Amino acid sequence: MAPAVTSLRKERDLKAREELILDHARRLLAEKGFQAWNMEQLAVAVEYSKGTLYQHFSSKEDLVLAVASRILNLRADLFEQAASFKGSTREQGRAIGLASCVFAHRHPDFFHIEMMLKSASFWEKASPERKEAHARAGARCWRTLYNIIVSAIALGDMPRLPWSAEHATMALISITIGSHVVGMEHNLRVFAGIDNPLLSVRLNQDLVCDGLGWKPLLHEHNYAATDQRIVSEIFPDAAAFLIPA
Amino acid sequence: MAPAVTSLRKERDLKAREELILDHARRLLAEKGFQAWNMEQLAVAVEYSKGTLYQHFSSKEDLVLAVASRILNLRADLFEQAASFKGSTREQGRAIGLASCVFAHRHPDFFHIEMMLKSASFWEKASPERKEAHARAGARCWRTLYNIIVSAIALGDMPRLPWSAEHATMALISITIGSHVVGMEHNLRVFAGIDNPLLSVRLNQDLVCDGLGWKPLLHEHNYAATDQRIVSEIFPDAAAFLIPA
Amino acid sequence: MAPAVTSLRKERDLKAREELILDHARRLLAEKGFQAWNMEQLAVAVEYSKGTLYQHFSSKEDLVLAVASRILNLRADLFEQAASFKGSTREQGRAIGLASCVFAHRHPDFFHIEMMLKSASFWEKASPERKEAHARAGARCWRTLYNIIVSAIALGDMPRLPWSAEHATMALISITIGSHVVGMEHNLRVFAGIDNPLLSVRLNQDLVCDGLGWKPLLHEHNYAATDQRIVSEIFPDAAAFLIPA
Amino acid sequence: MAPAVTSLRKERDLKAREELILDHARRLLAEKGFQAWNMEQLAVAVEYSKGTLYQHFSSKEDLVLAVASRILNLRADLFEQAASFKGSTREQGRAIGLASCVFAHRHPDFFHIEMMLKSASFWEKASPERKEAHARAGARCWRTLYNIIVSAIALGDMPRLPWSAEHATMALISITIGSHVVGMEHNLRVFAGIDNPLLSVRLNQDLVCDGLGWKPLLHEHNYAATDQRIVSEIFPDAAAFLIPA
DNA sequence: CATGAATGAGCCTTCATTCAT
DNA sequence: TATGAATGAAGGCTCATTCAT
Repeated sequence: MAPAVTSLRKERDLKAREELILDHARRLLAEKGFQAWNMEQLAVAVEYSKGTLYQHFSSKEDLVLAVASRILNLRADLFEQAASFKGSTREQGRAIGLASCVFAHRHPDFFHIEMMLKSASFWEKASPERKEAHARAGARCWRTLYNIIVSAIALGDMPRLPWSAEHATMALISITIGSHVVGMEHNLRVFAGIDNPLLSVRLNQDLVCDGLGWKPLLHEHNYAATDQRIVSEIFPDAAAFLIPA
Repeated sequence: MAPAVTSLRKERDLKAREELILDHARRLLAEKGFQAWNMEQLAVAVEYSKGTLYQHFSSKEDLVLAVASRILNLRADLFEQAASFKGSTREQGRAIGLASCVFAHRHPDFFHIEMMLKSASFWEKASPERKEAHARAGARCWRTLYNIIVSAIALGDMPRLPWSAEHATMALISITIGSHVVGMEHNLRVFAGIDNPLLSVRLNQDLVCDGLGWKPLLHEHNYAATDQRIVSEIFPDAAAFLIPA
Repeated sequence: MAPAVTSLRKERDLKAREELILDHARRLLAEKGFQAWNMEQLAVAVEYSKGTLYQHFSSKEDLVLAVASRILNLRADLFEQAASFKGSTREQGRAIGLASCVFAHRHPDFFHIEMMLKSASFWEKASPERKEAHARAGARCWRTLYNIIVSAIALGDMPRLPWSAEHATMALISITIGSHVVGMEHNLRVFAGIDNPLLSVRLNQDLVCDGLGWKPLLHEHNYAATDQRIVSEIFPDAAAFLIPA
Repeated sequence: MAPAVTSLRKERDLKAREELILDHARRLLAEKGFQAWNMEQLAVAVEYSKGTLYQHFSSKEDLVLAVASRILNLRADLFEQAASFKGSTREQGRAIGLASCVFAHRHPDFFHIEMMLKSASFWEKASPERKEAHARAGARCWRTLYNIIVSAIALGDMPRLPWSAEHATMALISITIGSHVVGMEHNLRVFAGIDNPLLSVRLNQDLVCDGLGWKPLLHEHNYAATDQRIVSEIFPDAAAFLIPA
């Protein structure tokens, strides 16, 4: 069935072009925010016409939401890879912590884009499909960490706390996001003398895990060795910045 | 000296008007982000002309930065009030945690505005005075918490950690900001079944304080009683949402 | 090659529209100067949108400079046509004198626009290409007259003067421009009883040519007959105002 | 009569302030044209308030016209001083030529301002008194030169020409203005290798005087000596640039 | 009379979006 | 289907002018 083959290729090409557009849009968002670039510039960058852009995305806002969802899915991908790490539940949690660092390193602009999306005006101009896709991508990240914590409690690695597993999940996500956001602070070096924010992120995650009583605690286990394994097995490309000399 | 009196009143009026403008600008920023409102709308809202707005602020970006600085100073005010609480150092830290909740309750839009400021384009159009003022306001918040942690270490309330007092400060600020940002997540109830994000913020802060080994630990002291004292002595107006039934 | 044909037509249409815009802009400049009209009015006049204007010209200043360059090139065209007149060098000089009258008649507003360009602010906002084009157009006019004067000296029609050929060129251009500028004086009729300034221009040019000793002098030759030939051979359309009854 | 004295002083002060305003406005016009400065800047420069400016001039256009008239009167003053020179009529004409150079040197921006005034929009917003004053100032310049030429013809210094004395006046004014305008050309050095345009002005005036047959002709008299006398008797301050080494 | 804060019409320029080719 | 010229609403900012003090 020749036509089917053709249409498959067409679809594949279309998908590839969409990726190309999203890549460049992400770069522009990271560099300039939302308003300091226009569709013309994006069209030139991807070497397609403005009209073609509008065949993929119904508006500039829709496009930005698509960028955000795509990054969020990449984040979920990293989390899921990390969750597959063979080890104790806390080690798996640690793997997700490292995954969040890999992600922050690859997408330092992500939180910026996410905050953009808090503006009501975005959601008014984005297509319903896009909105739903974004919610799904967000849920994937939560679920991956949540499942590990549920296991940890079931296995007795984490004490049955006076609060829910969902809450513990939120605590870890909060320290992670908070650390990354604070790490973006212009004056961080001035305020706190911190040069490598990614290291701080993991330290902070450790504090929360210890606070949750997640066994083995920081001082009960050689997590540096765990980090070595996680990096070599799951994020070999990221060794350079995850394991500083 | 009649003229002096007149000019004093003028100055006071001017200051009051600036506050009025900043208040409305804050509201617009919270509701619509940066681009979905214009100076005309703000002028109508404050019942002054556009030209008058530009006598106070040199550009829209300058105005937004002024809004951010003003809120940041209010945050520092709350932190400093909290730091004056009479009690153990951890209780003082907790007072600052409550202050951050009072602040988040009063200025739920603050983090949104701060993320806006990460765009380079802002800093290009804002006046130098405004930029410096913003840095100063940020420093006030950090310093207040930092001083308490330094005391805690000096008094033996917090163990001499393998990392610096600055780092501990950053950890607490990170969990606080992260919790507030995650608390703004549209789907939080869906993802984690959490209805009152402000309670989670304090729980998360406790986790980090315990992680830091800040005595007395959560289970060693009745912090509910401490909260009662902090609220009644420092934030009596905020009792309703800080001490839920 | 159909596409080539299409693109040729497109290019032609584009060029035609640019001419249209320049024509109307010239009219507005002549009638109102620089500030008493806006791009909206021009857009309405040419029956295109403002956005389209900005696809041709990068700013209002750029547009004005383009108007000036275009007129200056028309002036150079007339000069070059005049220089091709078969006759003595002084007759060729006279032909250029008539050309300047034809030009002044067609573009009475030109000097006004040129003076506008003396303001520094213009050159800051115009594109470099436009600036260079303007300098080139100016050079064409000078060169045409200069070449004739060089010939006149070489042939012995003009004595070797105590000053340079360039200087003689400047003298003739000065009397020409000066006469046209003075001819625009509102009160010329009141001050000097002069009704037809164009006649005065030529008289003044004759004075300078005689002053330069350019043979044959005014009283040595029947220049009225020369004028007849110049007009019929080169500027037949301009007979009406060049050769008054 | 004390009140009279007071009001006299007041009037004098008022006049002085008007001069101050006109001086600064002239400077701004020369430097920036019409639109690139505003009344606020002028007010700051003269150290009076904007409101005070408007007590002297009914609009910005009115002010500009006043500047032009004042300069034109200064020009007429110079011409009248020159006309008082004791010597032949051609020497008096030459004195006026030098006067025009002194003027151009003192007010290099004058022609720019005059061309500005060709725009209809100016005359619509200027007060009638101001318009009339401007016409009177223009007439003074013409009349001064005209009177000399009438004398020249009456005394036989200039042949009874086939055109009127008014016309001869216009020729001299034209070459003068034309030379100054051409002398302002940015590319003059490039086009004609001319570095000192003021010298060219006088050369050009000589060409026209010779063309008019005004005795004694350039080669019949030592005009360099005349220039020395004119400068020392009438424009001693201007020796530096009128008599180059 | 002097001031300068307040006004608001006006303008250049941008840019998301459309649609004829 | 791809293009990119055309559109025109929108918005930031200016500034001449007024008028209450």
